[in-house]
Formats: sequence, C-alpha cells, structure tokens
Amino acid sequence: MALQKEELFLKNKNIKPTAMRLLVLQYLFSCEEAVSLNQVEEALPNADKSTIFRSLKTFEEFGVVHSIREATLTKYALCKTCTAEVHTDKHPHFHCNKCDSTICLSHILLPQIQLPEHFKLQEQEYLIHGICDKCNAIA
Amino acid sequence: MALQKEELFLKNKNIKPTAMRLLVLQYLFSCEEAVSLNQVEEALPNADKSTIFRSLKTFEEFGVVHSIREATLTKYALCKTCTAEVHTDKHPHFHCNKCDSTICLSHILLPQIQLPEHFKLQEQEYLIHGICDKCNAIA
DNA sequence: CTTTATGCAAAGTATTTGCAAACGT
DNA sequence: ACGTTTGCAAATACTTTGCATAAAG
Repeated sequence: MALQKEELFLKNKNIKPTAMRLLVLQYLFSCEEAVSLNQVEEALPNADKSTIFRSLKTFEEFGVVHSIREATLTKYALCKTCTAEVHTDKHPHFHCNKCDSTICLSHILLPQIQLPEHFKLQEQEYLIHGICDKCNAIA
Repeated sequence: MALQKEELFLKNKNIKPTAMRLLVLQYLFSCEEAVSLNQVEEALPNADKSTIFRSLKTFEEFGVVHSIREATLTKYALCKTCTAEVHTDKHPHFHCNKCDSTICLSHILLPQIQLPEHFKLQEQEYLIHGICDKCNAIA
C-alpha cells in the first residue's frame, strides 16, 4: 500500500505507526518547508488538532522532526539524521517576512559560539528573518 | 529628583517620559538580565499589565529595548546602542534551562551567515540554551 | 483644546491537558 | 483484557486590543 514507506520509517524509530501518525508523516514528507500545527490541521481536515499535536510531539521526542519557535508560533520540519537519543540535525532556519515560510538552512553549520566561562551549551536556535528568494524575485 | 537619569534618557530617544514609562525604565535599568512582561508586572504591582506592555512596545520601537522570543514567552532587555532607526545592538542570547534566566551575550558578535542566493537578511535571533554559570556552580 | 497615555475588561492566538471512548495486539 | 491512541472539550498561558477616562502640552 501507499503508506509503506512511512510505516517502515516509524517502525525504525520505534514509533507505533498508527493511521493518524502515518497521515501526519506523509504530509510532512510532502512539505518542502517547516509547517505549523495549523498547517498540518488544514492539510488533514478530518484529523483532530490535539491528536496532530501529540503526534508531532512524539515525532520530536523520537527524533523525527525538530521544532522551530517563531514569533508566536511553532513550526515543525523533518529531521535528516536525528535519533531519539541524539539530535544531530542542527542548522539555522530562515523565516521570510513576506510569505512567512520557514526554510531549513540544512547546508549551513551552526557557528561555534565561545560561551563565557562556566556556561554549558545544550541547544541552539538560530532564526534568521528576511526575504526569501521567491519573494525577492517578485519584488 | 531620583528619576532624572531615566527622564533624560527617554527625552533623548524622543519618548515622552511619563510616570509609568519612567518606572518601567527604572526597573529595566536595575535588571541584569532580560525580563518578561510578568516580571515587570511583579516588580511594579500597581501598574497595569497592558500599560507596561505598551511601554515596552514603545521602548522597542524607539530602540530602547530589544525583545527575545523564548519558548513561550517574550523577554525584554535594554539596548546599548540602538536608535529608533537602526537597531545595531545585536547579539546572541543565552537561556538557562535550569533557572530560566536570559542573558545577553553582548560581547559575542552574531556570526556572518552566508545565505543562499537571492535571500535577503533582515534580522537574526540566536538563542542558546544551556546551563548558566551560577547553576553550574550549584550542580 | 487636542493629542497622547492609562486602566480595565475582554478578545485573540497558540499550546496543552483531562477524560472517556475506540483501537490494536 | 491491556495499554495506547484518539477525539472532544476545555483549561491554560501569553499577548494584544477597544474603549472610556485621565493626564499632559
């Protein structure tokens, strides 16, 4: 059946591949950019928002997606190389102020910041705001 | 009077120095870290939350403070060198996952990210999560 | 007298949880 | 039968606005 790829994917991550999760994952695979909870909900009109929310939360926990906190809203994008134990797929994100799309700058490494003495780094969120290539082309 | 410093400060920024704004600013001057709207409200129990909110918004507009969007909450910190026209005081921020304090890493320059072709940079938010020096000392 | 700021109340937005029913094994 | 997931409803948390009054220039 059509969902086999997603099913295997979830099993490999030790996530029970339920119908809802497969739908959410399938949608995420179809997205080129990070999407918000609302966007997923709109894409899956019959799905309950809190169920989607919990699917995304599970996905994040098991290293399937990473979340990006924008001004008021959280977006989610598929991880390339993360596992539940180690979130290795770290990169800056770009938010277009015109079309509000959020793009993973996967090819750009997070800079090595030299923290002050006795500070311990755990995670980094680097969000760059500006105008994306498409909007620049229009303007 | 005691508020003269704050009063001059606001006048120099072309902000009318009202009583409320002076109180908010005075509190901000007393803070070593970025503070949330709730924190300002707690520090000024007789002040209305929406008034504080609007003061902070005005301050941000005129380059007095910058805001940092954390997981769920916005914090504000005084700018060192900004004006209403140009927000030059850009730096990463550090959020302690233990004590939830947010510290301006003013001495650290934002890295120069090489964006893909046709992308235009406007602003950057770089939030580093970890354990701060004080919490590390305790642990 | 006109403009701006304030306080109160309430709306708006997004996230998160409680609980009972449904599901999969 | 069992633990997990789902759908619905509602709570929570935070931000933001409308409006009438008050204050300032």
